[in-house]
Amino acid sequence: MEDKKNIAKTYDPAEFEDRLYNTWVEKGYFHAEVNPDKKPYTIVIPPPNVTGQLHMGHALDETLQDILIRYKRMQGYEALWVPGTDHAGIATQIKVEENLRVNEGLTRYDLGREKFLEKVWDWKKQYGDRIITQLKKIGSSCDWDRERFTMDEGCSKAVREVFVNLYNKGLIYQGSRIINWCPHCITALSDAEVEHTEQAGHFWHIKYPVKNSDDFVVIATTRPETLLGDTAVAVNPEDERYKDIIGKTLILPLVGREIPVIADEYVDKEFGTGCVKITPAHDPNDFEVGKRHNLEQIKVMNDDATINSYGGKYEGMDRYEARKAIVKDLEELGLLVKVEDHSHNVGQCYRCGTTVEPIISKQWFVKMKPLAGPAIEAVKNGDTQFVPERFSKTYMNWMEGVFDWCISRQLWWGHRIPAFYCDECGETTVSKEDITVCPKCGGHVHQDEDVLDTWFSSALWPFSTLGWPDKTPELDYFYPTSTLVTAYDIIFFWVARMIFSGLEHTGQVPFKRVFMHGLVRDSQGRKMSKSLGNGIDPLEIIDKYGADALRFTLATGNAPGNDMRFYIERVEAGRNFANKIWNASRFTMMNLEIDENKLPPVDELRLEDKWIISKYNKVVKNVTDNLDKFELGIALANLYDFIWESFCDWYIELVKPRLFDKNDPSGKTAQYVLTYVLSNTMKLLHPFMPFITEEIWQHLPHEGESIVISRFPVYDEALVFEDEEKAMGLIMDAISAVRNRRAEMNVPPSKKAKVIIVTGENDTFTKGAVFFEKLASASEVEIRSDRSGINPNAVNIVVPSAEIFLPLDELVDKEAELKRLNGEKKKLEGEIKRVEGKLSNQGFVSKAPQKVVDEERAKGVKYKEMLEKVLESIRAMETL
RNA sequence: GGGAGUUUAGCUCAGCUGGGAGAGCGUCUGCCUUACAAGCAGGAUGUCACAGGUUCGAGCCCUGUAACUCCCACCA
Repeated sequence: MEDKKNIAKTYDPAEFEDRLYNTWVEKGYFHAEVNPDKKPYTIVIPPPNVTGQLHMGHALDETLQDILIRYKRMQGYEALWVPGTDHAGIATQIKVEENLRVNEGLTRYDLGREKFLEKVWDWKKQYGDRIITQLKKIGSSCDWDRERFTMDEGCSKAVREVFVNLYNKGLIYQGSRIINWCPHCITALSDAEVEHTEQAGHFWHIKYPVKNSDDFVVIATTRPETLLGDTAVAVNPEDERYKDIIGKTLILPLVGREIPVIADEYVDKEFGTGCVKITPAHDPNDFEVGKRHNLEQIKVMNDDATINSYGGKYEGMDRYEARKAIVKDLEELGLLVKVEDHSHNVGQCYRCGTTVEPIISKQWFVKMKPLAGPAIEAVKNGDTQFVPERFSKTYMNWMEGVFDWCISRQLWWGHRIPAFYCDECGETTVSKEDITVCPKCGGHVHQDEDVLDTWFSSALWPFSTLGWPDKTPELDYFYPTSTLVTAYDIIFFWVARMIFSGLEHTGQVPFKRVFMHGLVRDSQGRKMSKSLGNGIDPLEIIDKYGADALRFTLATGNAPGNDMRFYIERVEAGRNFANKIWNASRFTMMNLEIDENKLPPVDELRLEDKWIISKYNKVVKNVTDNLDKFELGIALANLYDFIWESFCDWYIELVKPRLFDKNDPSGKTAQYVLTYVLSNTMKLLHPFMPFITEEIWQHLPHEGESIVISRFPVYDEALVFEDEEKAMGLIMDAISAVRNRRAEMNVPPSKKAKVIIVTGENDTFTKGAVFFEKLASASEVEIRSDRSGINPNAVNIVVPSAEIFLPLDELVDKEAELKRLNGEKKKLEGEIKRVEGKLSNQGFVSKAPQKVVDEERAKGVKYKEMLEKVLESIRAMETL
């Protein structure tokens, strides 16, 4: 927009988006620091996976947080996007690890730890910069200091601090339990990392012979290969069928081990055969049963789910091969009674999809009950609020039923567990500092090979990134943070864990609000994913339509917390909106002779000026209120309507005659009003569409160096003009009605006609007369207070407060006109009947609010007036 | 098995604490009106899933039903 005379006719974001972003960064507008003169506003969002590819979900995160940040900054807050980048490999680790494995065929066992990490660091370096560049394209205003925290420095310190503190309080323990084991990734998984899917399987019914007898019991199982690890068969103590057999000894088929029949409440009499084989080392329920009955735990599988030496002849086989072989052998022995089809839930690794094997294993756990209590309380009493509120139920549900959290992972990418084992005395030492000798016996120690669950360090994100455990000024100022912006699918992994960690380690909630959004789906409602190949690259969208258009799409058209389908048509709508703004601005600038932005004195303002200013002012209120409620979509829709309808379709058109008439001094007033309303509207829109608003604002008369650091408009009671709004409403209705009639009669705009307005609102319509010429194709406008002498054959239009005649005699078909008038009559009569019905209802009149009743009465009066006019026209026409 | 969500125009979705059903896209008609055809003006299209209930009044609140979605859960 360098030259006002030569502004591009079409909006082209490529022209200015990069340039503006670079300027903002250079000027340091995004920088946030401890500033006692201002109030902090801090936002936490999930960092993008450092996989080099920005996906639509993150574009959504980023857009929403950026809208809030920009808004708050314009309100004078010191607004911070929680710094740090690396997330300590946190969410990213998964992708990194997966990628290396898939692309380069690496596993934990192929490379040593050092080599492995080297690879990862290379990889991260390569993609780290790229992701930042990509974020800029969204228009992100975060001051992203990616060097600030890395896995080996700040974050590690916090992680160790937390681990040791929890350990010392007895909230972290090491124990053997059944955990979810991924035989492909060769690591333990937390409950949250397991996805359950319904799968068709079989139910094998197998005979277990009773020792020294011809008797047998039949058990039913879905996993016959675990038979190798059975150490008992259980029945329900109440089950009459099996009363006699309790305490007897069975011979485990194929293995020959003697196992007892035990009684346990856990067994459901109705399910299967009522006899359950108990495999304490390979099933969580069986594990518990085993503990109650002191059963031996026999682990029959290796880490990669092949059968180990306890499996006898099946040793070395994969679990599914072993299953086949075992079933076959049982069949040959006549011990297989039957096979039923059975569908059941199978747990799968959410990373690689491999069926998870429950395995007994020694792992580190966090004791959850003591941590969950305060975390539940914090949400109950509102210290942390979910937006929308319903997500607090999801949170509560999980928190109240939470099990201990398995935090050790047998990966090499992550924070290594700070536990050291003595090679001499076996003592376990947990330490913030690395140690080399055992504090107890002085023997040599080695550190635990395992690393922590990524979410263990993610849980510390809101405060570890601010310098905790040190008492930094940043921590003091920015913590607790204001708002977390994230998708609902991450409540358990991340949100819940940040809340209890924050409370435990800092004594405060990590954030006051959790603003949850939904998932971005493709146009068919499917989750976008790499494997489906239905992902849409935000960068391609930006290249084609601009960042503002994409942001518009992501911020509008859906309610908070609901999923959104991504349609390219919606991006086009956003782009069209930008183009509309562009051209409205172009029009304004082409007609601008002023070089300051100020509101003219009220007494110089015309009717339409007051109308648009009043409308604008109400938009300020609406946008502010809705942004404060996190109703970003409503705020933006309101701006959209105001800009497109009120400002472009009406105000600009209304003001054209004044602007174009060089002899009309009020043209200047219009220029001021155009400038004032447009530039302030750009401020309102800036959080949503930062680039186009800055570009336009810069080229309008303005104060200050950038819209980014300008003040957000404030609602001003003095700028509400109710009377003018009403008056303009009447005029606009009348104009619309004339257009409507003309369209119905197929009168082209080029055919002008005289407009005669009969009204009691003489003053209003006199002011509005000029508008009819331009907007209602009027050749001239006559305003009068009675209809005497008007050709009864003229086209007649009845609107509230006025009756309008168009002397288009030659175009009028008397029959059709009468028909239309009678239709009009019928409609009005219907309305009157409805209103009177309501008003004659005692219940309504006495119980409804006075305001509603009054409104109904006013409507009744209005409709009756209009009916009178219509009747009069009908009479006039009939007497022709 | 538990919990949550959805059901509104042809499509995708809004509809805030109950007071005459909305948007975008699509569609139809007419317009290149000197900011914009990525546009302007006008039109059509809804038993607000179903059945009860509360209320003067229900898309909205209550109860139940149906269909679809998602999350959680250790029934072998």
